This record gives sequence, C-alpha cells and structure tokens, in this order.
Amino acid sequence: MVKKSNKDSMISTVELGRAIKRRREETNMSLRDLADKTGVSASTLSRIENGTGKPDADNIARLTNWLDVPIDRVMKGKSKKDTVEPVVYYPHEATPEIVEAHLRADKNLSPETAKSLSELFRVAYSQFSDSEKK
Amino acid sequence: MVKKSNKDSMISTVELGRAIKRRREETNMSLRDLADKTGVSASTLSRIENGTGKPDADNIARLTNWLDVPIDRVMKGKSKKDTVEPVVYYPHEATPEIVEAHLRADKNLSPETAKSLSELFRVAYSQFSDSEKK
DNA sequence: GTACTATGTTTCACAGATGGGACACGGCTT
DNA sequence: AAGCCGTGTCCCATCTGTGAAACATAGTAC
Repeated sequence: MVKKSNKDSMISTVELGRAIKRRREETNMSLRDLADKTGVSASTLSRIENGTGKPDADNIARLTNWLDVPIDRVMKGKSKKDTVEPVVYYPHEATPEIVEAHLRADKNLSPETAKSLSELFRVAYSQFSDSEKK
Repeated sequence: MVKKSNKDSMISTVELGRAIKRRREETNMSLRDLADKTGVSASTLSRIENGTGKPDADNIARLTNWLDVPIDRVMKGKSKKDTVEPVVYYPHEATPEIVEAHLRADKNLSPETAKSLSELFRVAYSQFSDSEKK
C-alpha cells in the first residue's frame, strides 16, 4: 500500500519555484510580465516562487513549457532507473538575440549601453558555445 | 499574451484516462486494486478514467509513474520557441575603448558598474581576439 | 428465492489552488 | 515635500479536485 502523507509529494515544487524565479530575474521580467507571457497570474507565480503550496497541472505545464525543461524534471516519476535526479536545472537558453531583446527593452539602459552589453554577451556566448562544441 | 480559456488546457486528461483504464483491465485489476497500488483513491481513478475533471499534479505523477510513461506524453508542452520575439541584430564596432566610453557616458550606471562592465568586456574581448588569430 | 461479495459510480464535506484586487514598499519625477 | 508608477505580497471569494462512504448493479453461493 502506498502511503500518501502530504510529505512525500511526487512533485518538487520548491525547485520549480526557484528555477522560475531565477530565470525570470535573469531575463529581467516582473511577475506581471511573466503572468502575461505564461498565463499564470502574478499572485500564483509569487506563491510558486516562494514554494507556497503546489501548482496545479496546468500551471506546471505552462511554466515548464516556458522554462523549456522536461516536466519529468519536476515530477519525479522515476520510470526506469533510480537516477537520483538532482533538481531542476536549466541550460542557458539565452541566445544573443534574446539577451539583446531584453537589454533593448530595459528602459534604464541607454541604447549605447544596451548595445555594448549585447556585444559583450555575444562575444562571451561565442566563446562558450565554441568550447561546448567538443 | 497567452490566453487562458478553460478550453485549451495544457494537459490531455482523456488520453491518460484511457491509458489507465486499458492497462488496468489488461492486468485484471479493479479500481480499488489500482488505488492500493498507486495511492490514488478509487473514486478519483473512476473520474480520471472517464475523463471527468483534471487530476492534480501528484496524481498525474503517480499514474504516469505506474504506467511507466514519460509525463511529457500527457502534458503537451510544445517546447518550441515560438515566443521569441524577432530582433534585428546589428553588429557594430565594439572595441574595449568604445564600449568603455559608452558605459562611462551612461548616467544610469554608477561609475563602479561602468568600470566593472568595461573590465568584463575587455577580458572577453581579449579572449575572443585570441581565439580569432588561431 | 435470499444473502453476500465485488465492482464501478456518485454523493458529500473538505482542503487547497487560483486570480483579481488591495496593500505596502521603494524608486523616480516634479 | 508630494505624487506617481512598478513590483512583490497578501487577502478573500470562488472554483475544483480529492477521498471516504454510500450507492447501484451484477454475479455467485447458499
């Protein structure tokens, strides 16, 4: 018989919340920005990021979709081997194009600064992806 | 902005229900048997198999775990990057001197920040040009 | 026939997740 | 100073999934 104490929840919500928050701050989005983008309300996002309660299936789907991570990373349904999966990690999907979009959207940065930072990231990015490629 | 009419749910519950029912009948298990095995109550199982309502995250995890199928099979998250706003990228001459000038001229940046960023760019730039000259 | 059991369904009260709105705080601008 | 705007959090009414128990039905044994 499978016990079902509230403790052994099958989903690791805290990790999800941390991942969301990190990605959100990395891309300089507000909770309401993310809410518009994902369809999850700001209040719910706040709760999730702080690990309060468990999001329902739809919101998990929406958020993992936005994060572009497999849901299995969040729902520990160890189907095959007991890979003690770490947690939600998320590869930087920050392409130079995305970064530049964010920089240019930042009202606190002058166009010149935004441009310079874009350039900077592009240089670093090319370095990174080069070293990645074998 | 992502609309959120209750219709376009991110999870396809009906398929999950069908799969559960099929597998359960294949193995000649009653709802209560499955309930004992998975931790999901018989009543909830009945609802899921009949496609009534949407199971919460925990139950989805338990059932997909029992089915031994990846959850992504149930949660249809098109992980495509159709949300990336198109951006025109215009490269420009980004020497450390020019970048630094821009940063220092930006009155929205503290001198320390400008300096740090200049430094950062110089490091990345030197590495980049090093790898350029093979 | 009457019991009894097994199975799926439905009822019901409850716990909790959700989203809109209000709130407090901080940063800017005037 | 005051006002305004953005941000995160919290409150609260509403909605929804859940599980135990009651229910309906069918089959089986007596």
